[in-house]
Amino acid sequence: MFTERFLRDRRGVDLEPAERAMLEDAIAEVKTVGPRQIIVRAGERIEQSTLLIEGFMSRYIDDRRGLRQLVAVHVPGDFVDLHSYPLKILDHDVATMTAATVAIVPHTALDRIKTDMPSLIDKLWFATLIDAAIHRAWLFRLGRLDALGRVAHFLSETNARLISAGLSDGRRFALGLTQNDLAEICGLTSVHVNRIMRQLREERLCTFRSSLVEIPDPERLARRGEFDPAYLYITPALAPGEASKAQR
Amino acid sequence: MFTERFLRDRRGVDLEPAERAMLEDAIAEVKTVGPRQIIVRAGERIEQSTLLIEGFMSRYIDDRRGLRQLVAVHVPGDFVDLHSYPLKILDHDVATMTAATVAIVPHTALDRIKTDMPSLIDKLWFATLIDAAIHRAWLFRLGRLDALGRVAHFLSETNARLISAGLSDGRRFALGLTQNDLAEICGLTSVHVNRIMRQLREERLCTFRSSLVEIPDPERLARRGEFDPAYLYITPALAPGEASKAQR
DNA sequence: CGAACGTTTGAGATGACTCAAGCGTTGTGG
DNA sequence: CCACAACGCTTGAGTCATCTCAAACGTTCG
Repeated sequence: MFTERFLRDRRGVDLEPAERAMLEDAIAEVKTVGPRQIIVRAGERIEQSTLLIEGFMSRYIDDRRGLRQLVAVHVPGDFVDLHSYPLKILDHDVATMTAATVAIVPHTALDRIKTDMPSLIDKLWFATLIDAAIHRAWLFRLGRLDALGRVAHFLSETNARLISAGLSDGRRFALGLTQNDLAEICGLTSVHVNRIMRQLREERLCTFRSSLVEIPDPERLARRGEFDPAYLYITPALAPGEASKAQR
Repeated sequence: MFTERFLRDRRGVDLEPAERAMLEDAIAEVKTVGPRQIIVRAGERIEQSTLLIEGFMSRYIDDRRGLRQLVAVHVPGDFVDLHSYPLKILDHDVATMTAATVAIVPHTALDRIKTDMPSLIDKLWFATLIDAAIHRAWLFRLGRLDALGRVAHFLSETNARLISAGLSDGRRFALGLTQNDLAEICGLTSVHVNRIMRQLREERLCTFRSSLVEIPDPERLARRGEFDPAYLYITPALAPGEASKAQR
């Protein structure tokens, strides 16, 4: 069941069994990809989308001097470039961060879903809008948080998303990113991220060693990063940091 | 024709006359709203969306201390909170910046479109994805540009969008924003925006006095802000800054 | 005329950057 | 099995962009 994590635990839009089966049928191929492989390049016309089954992927925009800004990090269960179905041409690259397993869904298969099971298309639209909501949370992070807050916010968000994917117990999860990746996510330099990681460690907010993130007190980390998980549309009981809203 | 500017000059998805008529029929009410009025609050359940006909609107997220980050600025023709149709609850506020004229489209009317004219729903989905593409350009702006670049990028983007709306001649346009608005857009303080505006003026990149933006050389401003309009999906001939890509 | 609001300027503080070097792991070929 | 290359992490010193705080200066409008 390759699609089992897609839209899992999302408020009001869990997939019906028939919808899940339909989506499963839309998969043309499942394959593994090495780390740091580019899957889609900005400006190319594409006719298929990628559902991430295992591993981490990113979407990013490079500037003129080669500096990179990540605009999304994807966890298992994410329909990484579903938005290329209506758009056809993307404004950014799509790549793996770690080794990954992906399912390829041809756009022609999505056309078939559109006629045969419109309720599923509604949920696909919904999924692209959650993606946009995450973009907005990232805008808040970059525009209004200091370096420590940005990293705290990102790790809190990733923790919340991995919990719904069944890949975090709420305090520990595997995250195969480098400090340079974190820098490209948070709009910082890798040198400064290094100093921030030390500070997070010293303040007992979070550790990150050999691809393992440990968060002793997720609530406190969420507060430091002003993280409120509402925008992820996760079933309420499952979202860490939910309580922080009340504590404002 | 209240919808005349919606998706105008967008690559491959201009509305057919029948679609435009259908959308026009979906409008329940057209009204004027004063400046700085909140239209939707984060977390509220909503049953209608707002199409902006005249004026400027914003979407924003406030932090704990009251600092505000704008996540979108809307120009006439934008379907401001179309994403609330699938989402029902938004993660941010929606407000007018200037006095505005808006058309109210009940979600029940969009339900009717879904069954009667699915091709139009496809284009509405597309519209929400352009919105997301703009979010990504803003992420790049906040994460990788310096203060001058951020303002230059924003003004170049706004110029491009107003050209398709028929509200800029490519070098001059009305923009009823304060320097504090620019600060909340660009993740800066209003004091610093003020110094940046002076620098833009001194370098003859741009002036902004009494709500009028003048850009003597749009190409040069776009280059300084690393602005490439591809993400707006505007019909190629109409996009200023398009040539800057070649000049890299 | 005065209040409200937005703009402008100055001085000083600070968070993040740049450049540079050293350190620790991991994987690989001699 | 060792040596070394590659890569990522860590640290230091100095610089710079942006922020903070504070005050003054237009405009606009009632």
